[in-house]
Amino acid sequence: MARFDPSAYLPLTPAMFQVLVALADGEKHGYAVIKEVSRRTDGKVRLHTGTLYTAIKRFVVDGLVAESDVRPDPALDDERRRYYRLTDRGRAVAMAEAERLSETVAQARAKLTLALRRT
Amino acid sequence: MARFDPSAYLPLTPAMFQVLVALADGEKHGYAVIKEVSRRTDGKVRLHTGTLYTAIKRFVVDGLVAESDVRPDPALDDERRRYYRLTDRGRAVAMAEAERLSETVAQARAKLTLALRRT
DNA sequence: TGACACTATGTCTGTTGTAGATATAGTTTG
DNA sequence: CAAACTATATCTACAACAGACATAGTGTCA
Repeated sequence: MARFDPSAYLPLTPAMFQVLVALADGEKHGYAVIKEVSRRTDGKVRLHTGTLYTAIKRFVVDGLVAESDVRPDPALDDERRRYYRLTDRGRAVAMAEAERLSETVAQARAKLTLALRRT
Repeated sequence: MARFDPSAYLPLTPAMFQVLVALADGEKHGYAVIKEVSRRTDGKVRLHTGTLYTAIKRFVVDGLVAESDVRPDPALDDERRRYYRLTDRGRAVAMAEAERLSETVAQARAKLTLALRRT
């Protein structure tokens, strides 16, 4: 198989990136992703259902996310839920995007700081 | 005057952010912004003219960028150019966005690393 | 000197991603 | 038992952006 190049998938939109990050520490169902992102960003980033379910559908097609058939303990489960997990590809893409953003921030800080020194 | 809150202007779109960052270390004309961003990102980020001139127009209206009437040495100038500089507001917004992105990256790395440790 | 690439600003159109609304329905809690 | 919450999903409208188009001046080099 041709080696998959995560950088070819970049840049991710901010919303897409948040979805992958939400799934990074364990599989979740859609609604849980929305809540996790909202909680983690203090309500600043609110994924809407239209955005979320459309994004997940695309990620599954592209092989970055896979639907899981493992159901948790029925006592904690909800039949309506559909669980998703990050694939190796999805993880690689998320990491590459994090690095890319990190570089952008470093450049921005350097330029903004440079200007301050000149004042 | 009511104190301006940069965070109310966030998040910036990636393209908008790049425009402000490009102007951070000194005033430039539009075409120079396009070239600077392309050069700084190794050609990965290419602002198109539609994006750039629309963004600058909005920034001027919103007071984040101002058109400069200072012309450089005629020998280095080109009459067609229109020079723009970052205002204090624009600088504050760019800095706030950099901090916001930095926080996003930190969270992403934490979650992606957490998952690796579990393996 | 004529062609071609590059510089420079700007508008327009089509595509894409996202917000927000709507739909549907099961679950929890007071 | 009503109201709020959970959960998935689709649809429409809008905003940002890519890319094309328009226009024109500048530099290069054969």
